[in-house]
Amino acid sequence: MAHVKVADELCTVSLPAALLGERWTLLLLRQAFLGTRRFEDFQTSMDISRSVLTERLGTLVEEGILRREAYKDVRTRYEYRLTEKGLDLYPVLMALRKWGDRWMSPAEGPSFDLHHRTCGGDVGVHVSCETCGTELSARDVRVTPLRDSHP
Amino acid sequence: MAHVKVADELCTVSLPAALLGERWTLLLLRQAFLGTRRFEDFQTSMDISRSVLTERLGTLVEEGILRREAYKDVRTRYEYRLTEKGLDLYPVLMALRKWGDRWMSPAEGPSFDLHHRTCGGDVGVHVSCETCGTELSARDVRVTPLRDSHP
DNA sequence: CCCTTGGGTTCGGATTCCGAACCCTAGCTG
DNA sequence: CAGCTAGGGTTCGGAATCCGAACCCAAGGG
Repeated sequence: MAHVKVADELCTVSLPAALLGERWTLLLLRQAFLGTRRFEDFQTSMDISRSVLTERLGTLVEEGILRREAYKDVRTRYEYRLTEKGLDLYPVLMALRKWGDRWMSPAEGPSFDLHHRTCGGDVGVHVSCETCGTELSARDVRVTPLRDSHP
Repeated sequence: MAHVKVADELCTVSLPAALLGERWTLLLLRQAFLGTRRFEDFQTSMDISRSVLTERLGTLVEEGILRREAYKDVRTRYEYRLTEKGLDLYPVLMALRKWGDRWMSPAEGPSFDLHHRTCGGDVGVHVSCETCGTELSARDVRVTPLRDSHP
């Protein structure tokens, strides 16, 4: 009867969820993975208000997901680039995209394609067992609470 | 110089991102995957306000991610259960968790463990090439825009 | 000198969020 | 049968966010 109850503050799903489950953050990351780096480009490609963009970029930099870096164009400009921590979010975005492709695809299909650069194959995302290699769905996984929550 | 620009409205990342990048939605799904089904249980386990919970559950039902179902306890009650579409979000949540484990883990470690039910192995999430099987990072993937955006 | 460009900041109004209080229905309790 | 409780909500007003538009600033360029 009692369901598994886990501390919001400590769960390693809820912490990132709180960060990514903020308006614009996922879209910002999508743009970043597509190669957008400059304030102006984020702004025009996403149609986000400048003030909110400033704020979101700021929190992503604080969180160490983006890095703000000066570079010389014709004069000093700034870029926002994914850090290692940011790049490591790739599976999340890919999983999201795969789900979107399957369940929310507009009639015309996805708006861009992804392929393995060297062999041209499709990109897949899989949840699998590290030991036996079987592909896993939610039902194949046992959840073991380690600590107790909201005491 | 020009970065890849994609229509927000049509991209299969941004559509789900708009849905999941809404406060509480990811946390709600986490709870759902942990087995929470009842309004009351969602409310107490996440400490969300009842009105917002009503609304979020509503949109997830509208989107076909949850299904509202009557069942008999001692009288008629309702449960919110993941549909197939909802269950298919598992890789997203797992990817999120893996990232959280690596980058935002509290000192005490994650608050619950996941293991393959039959063999006990760890759960992994991998982005890989469907053709050659190589594990892929963002840099190994070529993006090809198919349609043009914001015309 | 004035204009443009990138990268912001400020400001007021419009939305959303949230907590607390309230509602309704069935059983159960006395 | 009066009242209490539990589940599952709805309503409401204040607080926090969001957003668009306007403004700021530095450095080239014409």
